[in-house]
Amino acid sequence: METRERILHESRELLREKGSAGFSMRGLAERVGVTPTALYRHFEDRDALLATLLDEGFSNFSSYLLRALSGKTPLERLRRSGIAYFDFALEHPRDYALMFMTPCADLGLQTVSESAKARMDGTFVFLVDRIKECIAAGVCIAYEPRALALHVWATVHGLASIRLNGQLAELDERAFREHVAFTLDRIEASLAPARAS
Amino acid sequence: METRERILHESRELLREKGSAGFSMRGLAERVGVTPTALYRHFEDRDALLATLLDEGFSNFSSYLLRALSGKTPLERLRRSGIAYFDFALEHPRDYALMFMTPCADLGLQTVSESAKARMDGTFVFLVDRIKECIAAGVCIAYEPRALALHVWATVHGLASIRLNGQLAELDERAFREHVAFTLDRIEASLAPARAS
DNA sequence: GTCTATAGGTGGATAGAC
DNA sequence: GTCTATCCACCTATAGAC
Repeated sequence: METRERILHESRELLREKGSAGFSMRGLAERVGVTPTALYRHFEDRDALLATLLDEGFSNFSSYLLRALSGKTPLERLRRSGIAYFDFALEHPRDYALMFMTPCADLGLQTVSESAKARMDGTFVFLVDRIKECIAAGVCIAYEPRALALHVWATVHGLASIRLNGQLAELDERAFREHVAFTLDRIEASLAPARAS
Repeated sequence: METRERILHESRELLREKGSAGFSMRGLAERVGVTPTALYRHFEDRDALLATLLDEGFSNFSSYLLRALSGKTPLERLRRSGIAYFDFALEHPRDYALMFMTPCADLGLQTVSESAKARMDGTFVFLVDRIKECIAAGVCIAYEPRALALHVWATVHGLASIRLNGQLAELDERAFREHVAFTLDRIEASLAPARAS
């Protein structure tokens, strides 16, 4: 693996282990096995390194979401989006935390890359589109798509954050994924049009 | 106000403004208007100060939740719990972030006070009780109360975190509270027993 | 591209005077 | 209880040799 790749890889590990407060160029250099100076040949400064991490995270996240489009019906595509969301959060917990759970101030970051912001919006638009499809197909209440998308996002993000904060340590991965399925069931129930009575 | 109170007050402000990375004893002392040394007369060290902050936060949070018990029916008590949750999150955003959104590692904390952990569990038990009531009254599907409570908590926590991370800045407080009401509606719909068809 | 050496800064915490 | 003075650890970042 190239040094630049190793730096990014170890950055993720370091962030997970020590948290944002414990992330330092010196500590990183030690893990990578070079002197701190060497890092500055690959990244302009600390902010640039973290920005790259964020950027790659969103890029990767997008590819997870796109998988959901192979679903055959709008409702299935919405559900697969939810599953893709948790796939990403569980397989890349450090990136997820960095992208969605860490205020910039906590990273000591002054500015966030514009492209990261744009990708964040893109993610939300993707979800809004899934909701619009469902409304058009009559499998979801006809409420403002953005409000519904926010509700869905909040629900999956809430569960993912609780998990990644270590507050559900008593559940093994299988049990957690079962709860994810339950959550997605509940989300669908919350969106379902009133049934004929 | 006594110095000790002022220290705690300014700690919250400092955490909100600068994030956990920007929280330092020196910066705090400057805000309070004393020298850093003086802080150590009131708190053994940085960890003890943050632990006190956490502890008071949970204590205050409990008092918010208890208001919900004035509801007349199980469903109303559940809904009022949700409202109380957001009341606390919006009125004490720095405490909320500290209690529910910040991994200990990000604070540079080695250990979390046991009483904070216990209060966290207590909070969850409160919610489980609200759910159990609803199940007993037949207004909620008869599923595992803990799983249902986790779902409800994840949903409100998700929305609160997104809000406090500044990602819904385009909504003013009134608009946000409207969305809260919408979210609570959706939660109730997701818990409702299948209606007779 | 990586090193040694170093500048310049911030942080937690304590000793001892008042 | 609060101050001045201070110690020591750790941080980001750069200059210049190899």
